[in-house]
Amino acid sequence: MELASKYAPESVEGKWYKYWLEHDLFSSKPDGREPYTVVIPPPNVTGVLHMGHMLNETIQDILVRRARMEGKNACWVPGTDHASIATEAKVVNRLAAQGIRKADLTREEFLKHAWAWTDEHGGIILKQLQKLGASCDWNRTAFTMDEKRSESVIKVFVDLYNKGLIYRGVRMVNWDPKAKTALSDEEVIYKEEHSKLYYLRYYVEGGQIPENLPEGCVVHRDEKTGKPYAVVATTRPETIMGDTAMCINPNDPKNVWLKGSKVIVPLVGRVIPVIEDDYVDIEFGTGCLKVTPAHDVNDYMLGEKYNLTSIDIFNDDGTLSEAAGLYVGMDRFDVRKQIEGDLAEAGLLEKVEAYTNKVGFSERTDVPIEPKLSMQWFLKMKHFADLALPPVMNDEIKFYPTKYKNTYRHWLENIKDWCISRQLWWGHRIPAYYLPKGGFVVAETAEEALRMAQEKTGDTTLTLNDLRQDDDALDTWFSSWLWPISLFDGILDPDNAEFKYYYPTSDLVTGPDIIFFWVARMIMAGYEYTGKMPFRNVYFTGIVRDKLGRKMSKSLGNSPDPLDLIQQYGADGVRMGMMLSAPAGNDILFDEALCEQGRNFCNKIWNAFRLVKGWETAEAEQPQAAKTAIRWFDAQLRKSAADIAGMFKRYRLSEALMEIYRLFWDEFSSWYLEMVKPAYGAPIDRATYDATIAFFDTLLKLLHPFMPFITEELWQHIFDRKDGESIMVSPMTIAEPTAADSEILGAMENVKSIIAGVRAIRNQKNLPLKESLDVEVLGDMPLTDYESTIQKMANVGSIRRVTTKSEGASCFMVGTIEFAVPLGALIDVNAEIVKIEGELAHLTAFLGGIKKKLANAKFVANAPAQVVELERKKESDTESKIASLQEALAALKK
RNA sequence: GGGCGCUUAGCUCAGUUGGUUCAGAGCGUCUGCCUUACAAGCAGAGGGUCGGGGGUUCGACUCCCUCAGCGCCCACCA
Repeated sequence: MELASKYAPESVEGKWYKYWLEHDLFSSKPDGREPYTVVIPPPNVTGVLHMGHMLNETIQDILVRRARMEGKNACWVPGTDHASIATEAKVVNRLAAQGIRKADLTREEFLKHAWAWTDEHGGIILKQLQKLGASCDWNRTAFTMDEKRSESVIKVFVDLYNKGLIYRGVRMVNWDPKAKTALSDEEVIYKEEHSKLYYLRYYVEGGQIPENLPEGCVVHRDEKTGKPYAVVATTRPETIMGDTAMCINPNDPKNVWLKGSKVIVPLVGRVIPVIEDDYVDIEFGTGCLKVTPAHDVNDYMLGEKYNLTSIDIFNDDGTLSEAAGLYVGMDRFDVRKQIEGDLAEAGLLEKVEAYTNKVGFSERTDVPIEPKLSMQWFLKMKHFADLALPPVMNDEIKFYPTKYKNTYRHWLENIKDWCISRQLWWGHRIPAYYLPKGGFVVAETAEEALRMAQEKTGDTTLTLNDLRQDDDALDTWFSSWLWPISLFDGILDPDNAEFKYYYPTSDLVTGPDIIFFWVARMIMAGYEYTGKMPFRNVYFTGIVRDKLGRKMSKSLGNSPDPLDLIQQYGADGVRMGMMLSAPAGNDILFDEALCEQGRNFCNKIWNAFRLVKGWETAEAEQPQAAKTAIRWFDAQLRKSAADIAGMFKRYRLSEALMEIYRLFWDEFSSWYLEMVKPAYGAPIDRATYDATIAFFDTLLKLLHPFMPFITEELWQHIFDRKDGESIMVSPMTIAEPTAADSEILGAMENVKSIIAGVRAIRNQKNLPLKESLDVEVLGDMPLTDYESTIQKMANVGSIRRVTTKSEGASCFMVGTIEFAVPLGALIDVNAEIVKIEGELAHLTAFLGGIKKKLANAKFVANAPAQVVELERKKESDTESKIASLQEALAALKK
């Protein structure tokens, strides 16, 4: 045999991927078949493949390949995302390394650098996907900032503005001082932080306090001067320069004495009013809250309510502004350190306590968010929530697993407007144009804007130069939410044939972490712009963790490089490793050992192929064992295929793979092939050979979606194939199981048990395989067709039906029938007795339970007849087993 | 603080409307084998009473309550 005993993926994978590409097997065009459409969750254009992608893309590829083989017109559209903040940050860093500051560049210059970076790094990740075997239609590769997608975004913006769903206004937003941009609520990640709670003294102006204070007042007085003061607890002493009020709860007895007075902001010296609002928690701290309307969301609300002035003490980069008056130019966290000392020195710091609180961080730059008042663009979300909630709740769009329906509902029911503007250059520029004398127009093009501006102002002398386009870009997700539509040009040209054919798409595979960012918003855009769902099913994958359950991350260094894994175990091995550990919706604990298992499976398949390919055929009569084996495996294949189809319907992909794994390894290799295998060097009859090859062919097809490369390699070799043929596009047609099938399967289960019984005895007694054994059957089990199978598989000589078994026989039971293997002098009577007594004890207890049940009148009366009948069958079966064993025991003890 | 989910063999997980001899799978473990496709293999074996407690029921891994532990999402307590 010239074939190596190990499968060598490296010499196979590249070859077939090239073949698929050359024969254009991934591409899809509308035709009469049922479409099956998947759009890839576009990875960041400058990203590299990580384990999360691996999982995601493997699942998509499995679904797509399976659909294709089921005869659907499968179309998997790849593409990348411009990832506004992430990419801009990378470009800024790269420029910084070259000594270039973004601030010194014009928008156009910066974008030139950004495109250069994109062209340089863009699409690497798509090449990596090819290594994995992804069967995307590469001709359709798109980018969220390519022409079609960009135009779609702008058109949608204008449309929503015209519908009154987009507005511009000053609001408190999440400010990222590093990226110097606003963020949406979803881009803020709250983390617990060990910080401090500072208690600051706010002296009462005038030093006067009311007379006749009621019970329960807590008045603080200076140790030396006796001047009264209030104590405010804060985690952010650096914001006191922005204080414009102090707030107490009107129902707080401790602080009633402060009502109507004014207090002095420490260090700053500003006099601010004491206001009252029951927002303040009496129990927290001292019950006194400093109010900084410019830098806290709640304080902002108080400020609005009581008409307080707002002092913005921060610059965009998080340093203190001129407005602060103190510490100008210093970073906010440096100020916090320094102000603690300064307050203490001035005798204004009462105490400091350790405190744990939640701080919002920017998802992208990981710096603490600064709540900031600024002018931004917003999308009204109530309308979209109303659109997107029902179809998911009533399962028009199905979520797998369903638990995410709850998460989804909760978010939509509490939705807030979406801040869609970003102070970034890399992205889709907001198509709003400001007029020289105030006001603005929103239009798809500058020319259109000019026309509108002239109309609006009545000034026909206005030129393009008089208009100033908004500097901001749109949130990345404002383009991603159109992805399933814009990929088929459904925004710009909603009547085009492709869009009508491929949309709505079939399955979306993505992580639950972007359910709000992306999934929900795509559903919104889908209904708004097409009146239809964007996809029928959403399969949420888990998060990839290491085997200790830790999230994979660069900093922990626990994330293997997918390409290294592929090199080590082969793409098929890695795909299998991923899938074995990936139950839908649960996090997956990735362990390289699973890739090893995948690689081993490849070897198993490979070696089964070597065996079959090594057979010489000859004109010979087909042995009974082979006939039986073929009949049985045929049935087995139909049953497994039906089970697997069911698992696919429910997106139980790892279970489907496991079923194929067992089918191939246990049923096909260990049982079927051993049953039909000719003696060493002997030829095999034609009929058996043909049947075996046909089985192999079907098994490869079942397996192909999971392991595309090895299956193609072997499929091409089991028959002579024509150029251009591929397992990828060969139809998977397996008949439904029949009633006769289950009969055969049942009979074969018994036969397997008999074989296993004989083998177990052989094992216990350490009898060599070469030594043939006899089997005696005590009872009635139809075995005619199976005798030769038993003889072959367990090296059995004669199979005799007897009423009394030989002396010195070891026995076992299959169902209610006893089997005996005469061992003559080799029998160990005591061991045999122990074995039988153990079984008897177990069966007796089992029988006791059944009898108790049947003696229960209520059970017999209430349980369905079927169940009672079954219980009686159990009873009689068990009694018969016990009788046989007792007989056997008596014979041994004689 | 609110919501959701999880807890079944050493590990990772199945167990569909409560009832088939149902307590399962893969991996790992143990025993014996280099048997002429495969030692990255073959044959066989052991292993859990289904997180704790209570309840409903003729019958509970499955339904209800409760406690404990874990995880996730959401939330403006400084």
